[in-house]
Amino acid sequence: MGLRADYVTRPREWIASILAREPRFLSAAQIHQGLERDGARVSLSTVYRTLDRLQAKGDITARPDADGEATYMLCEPSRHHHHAICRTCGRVEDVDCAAMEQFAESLRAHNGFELDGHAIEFFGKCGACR
Amino acid sequence: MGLRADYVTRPREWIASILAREPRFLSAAQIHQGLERDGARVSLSTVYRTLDRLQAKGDITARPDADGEATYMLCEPSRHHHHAICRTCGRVEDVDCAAMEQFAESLRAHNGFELDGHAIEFFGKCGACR
DNA sequence: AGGATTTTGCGAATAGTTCGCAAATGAGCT
DNA sequence: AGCTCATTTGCGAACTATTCGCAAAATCCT
Repeated sequence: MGLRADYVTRPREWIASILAREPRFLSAAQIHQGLERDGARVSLSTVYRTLDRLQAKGDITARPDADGEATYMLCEPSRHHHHAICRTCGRVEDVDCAAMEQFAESLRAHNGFELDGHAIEFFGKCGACR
Repeated sequence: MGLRADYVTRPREWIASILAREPRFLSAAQIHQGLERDGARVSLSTVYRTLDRLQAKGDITARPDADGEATYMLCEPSRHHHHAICRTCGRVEDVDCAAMEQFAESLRAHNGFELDGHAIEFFGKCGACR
């Protein structure tokens, strides 16, 4: 009786290679377009399924973009860190947690990133729910 | 020739009153359910249109939830601040920007909020785009 | 190569959101 | 209050992102 196997397939390799070379969050549709540009015919369903799989494995991070569309990037969520996202090209730089306090200076010094905005959300339990 | 008018209608009052009493992000569907519970019959389309209007006026803030569904809360985005969101009930506490450096302590002291996670995104221009 | 199992592609189904248009409502005037 | 006209509403259809079922194709293993 088989423990579920894990086949290596061309669609999976192709999708992984797209993600590996794009340091930005991409939607399933964008990945699909990238595949077509490379001459790799893969169905959109397979793109979605592969992304789900990669996310379950912890290899990629997903987040809804401003319009609510799901986007994905190669990035291990296990190593806790934050993102600096370029408003122009979408390129993502990882930001170390320890840099939080002097983040603006640190960002410019280490990443050449000119900060002009940020979005922060805190999670936990409010007074009423503790 | 008319400058566009701005009617006060019952649907709009009802929707505003739902938002006014809920300190959490609600989806259009949740607002619609709240209206029905109050015995206010309003179409979902009107809920969406009213939310768009309120957002354009700067009265509410919208953000996609984890599943990409749009959610809305009465909150002026013009006064820059952050949010502490209860993982249990969804209640949102506003967090002043100045509190950033000592945010965890400040949160507990001022809001009784036990911090257990956060999501931060920085926006700006990366080295390549400047 | 052969057989068991997984994965893929396709098209249909689903869910959230938007749109067009006729009917209803609100504002302003008399 | 009644009249007129612009705005708003409700409905259902359209659209988009995402998921699902199932037969056909690919992968793995011996």
